[in-house]
Amino acid sequence: MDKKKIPDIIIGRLPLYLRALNRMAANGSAVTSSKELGEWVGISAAQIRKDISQFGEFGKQGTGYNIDFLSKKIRGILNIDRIWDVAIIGMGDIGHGLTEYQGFRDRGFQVTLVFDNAPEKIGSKIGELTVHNIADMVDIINTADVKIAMIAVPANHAQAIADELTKTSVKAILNYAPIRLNVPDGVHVQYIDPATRLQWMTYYL
Amino acid sequence: MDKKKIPDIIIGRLPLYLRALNRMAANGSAVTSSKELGEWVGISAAQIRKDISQFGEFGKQGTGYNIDFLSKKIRGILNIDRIWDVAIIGMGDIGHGLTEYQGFRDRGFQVTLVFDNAPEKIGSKIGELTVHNIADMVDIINTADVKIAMIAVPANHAQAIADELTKTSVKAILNYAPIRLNVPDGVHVQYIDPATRLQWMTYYL
DNA sequence: TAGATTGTTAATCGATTAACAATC
DNA sequence: TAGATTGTTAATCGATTAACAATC
Repeated sequence: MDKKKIPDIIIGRLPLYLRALNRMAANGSAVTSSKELGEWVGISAAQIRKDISQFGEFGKQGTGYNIDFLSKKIRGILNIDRIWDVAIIGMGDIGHGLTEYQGFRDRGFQVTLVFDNAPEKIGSKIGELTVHNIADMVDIINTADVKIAMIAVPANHAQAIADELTKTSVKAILNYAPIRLNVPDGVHVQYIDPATRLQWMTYYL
Repeated sequence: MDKKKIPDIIIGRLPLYLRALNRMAANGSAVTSSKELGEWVGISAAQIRKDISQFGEFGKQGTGYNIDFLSKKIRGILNIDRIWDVAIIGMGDIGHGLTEYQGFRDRGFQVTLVFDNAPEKIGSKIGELTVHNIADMVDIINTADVKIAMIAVPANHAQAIADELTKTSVKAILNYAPIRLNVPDGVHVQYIDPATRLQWMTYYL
């Protein structure tokens, strides 16, 4: 029982708090309050305080939260007080864009392995990285002991890739294919599907 | 009162149901049940039935749901029984990838306008599309009467772009910049931030 | 008819909000 | 000290699940 069971939905909000705190720090602020932070992320002050208090007493009555301190605490909680290696499978437009994306670096991630199965892509370079053959994926990922992967292959291949990944060190998958993945317990999956998000909004148009 | 107020969270699940239904149809199925659909999307059968029943009685006791029929109904509810034009602002890696992304076409969307502010990009071609100057964005979008935009500019410019967009016909924004946008009532925003999703999962690693 | 599955109601569960004593 | 804001408890709100009559 070294870790109290925290609701998943609270964990999901921590990255948003962190994002806002980083921005406040960049603006030169040193201290914030649950009220201000709530306005930044669009969440009530009460909920901000309740969420944060799950992990300790990081604020001070009367003054609020020290931004650097809280930021450091949240990074520790989320295990991003380090740099995680990431593998990307599928070098189409999405995979290529993710490989070049500069937004990962200062948020705890670096892409170190990229894969495709197209003969004309295998062996080519994307920035510093060489595109590897998906056929060699399991071995290469295991050797590198990479824990995080992003799937950017067509929907009809995504489950097969996920199945392969479960034979590796990968324990967190960010899936860009518009399909739900079945994975064993202990492997975490998050989904990104822009069309789904757009369809959500068209209801209100 | 022509439209009963449906919880937003239910609306957000409809695109997932639709995605699964399309896939089932592609597999040659004609009929499904709340149980089967639930397994496809990872949601309980009871919830599937409850969600769908908000909009009408689309199933039959004993047999379940006709896939084509339900699919058509959901497309109607979500207003994607048509093709929506989409504008993309920012032609960096993300914007470029989204412009080329083939996954929008058969899900109700087509990218028709793209913008950047870099002189070397303005006037260049991406596929069929010419990159327009962000300075001309308000006029061009209004003339085309585009209702949906995706923001793919750096975080520190995203709010300014959103402010400009609120002067246009755009009423739905999909924001790829890692920052919350303030927009007036009646403008809808959804967020996509892969780093945030990854940070969510590292908690469990 | 017998079996299956819906639509819906009531019960349960969990998350959010309001309120306030503690205290910086 | 007076004002501000936390951490936490209790109240409220909303979402999910269980159960089952209706019926295909």
